[in-house]
Amino acid sequence: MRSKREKRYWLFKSEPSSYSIDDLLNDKKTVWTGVRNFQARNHMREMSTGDQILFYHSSCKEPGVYGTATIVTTSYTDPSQFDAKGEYFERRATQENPIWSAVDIAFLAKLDKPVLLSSIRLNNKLRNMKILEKGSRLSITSILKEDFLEVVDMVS
DNA sequence: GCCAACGTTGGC
DNA sequence: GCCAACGTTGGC
Repeated sequence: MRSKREKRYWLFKSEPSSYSIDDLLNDKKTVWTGVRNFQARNHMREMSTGDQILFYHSSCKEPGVYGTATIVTTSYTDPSQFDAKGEYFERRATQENPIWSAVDIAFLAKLDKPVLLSSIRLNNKLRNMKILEKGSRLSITSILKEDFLEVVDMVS
């Protein structure tokens, strides 16, 4: 069912050593669990099917955008918060009152070459991207459609 | 490995 | 409700 709402655009950070664009390419689809930041969680709750994602690699040798993905579910309760043995366990969460959310994302494309943070920084059109803000740590940020298109266009 | 910046926690 | 202390993030 197509939503009437305008498509939104997001940037997802991931450390490639834990989950990379190649992992997403292999999996085709994955559940984005383990987000433990309220701002990022609230962003997930605003997402809907068809929203577009820039897939960003952080904490690595060459941080930057490596691919694209799309949202394939609306947000739902992140099951990892109930796993007492897991690293994402949340003691305050109950089935009746869960705290954290997850979404499913699907692979769209791997960029022919990454658009590195260093070149994003040099592109004046992208100066408003939150990824450029000093001390920016938010793992999911909202971006403009123009930013999404511009980054993808920088590959060629 | 360093360290600045940030979000969260918990004592008061 | 404040805020210091702490742990984490992430670029360099």
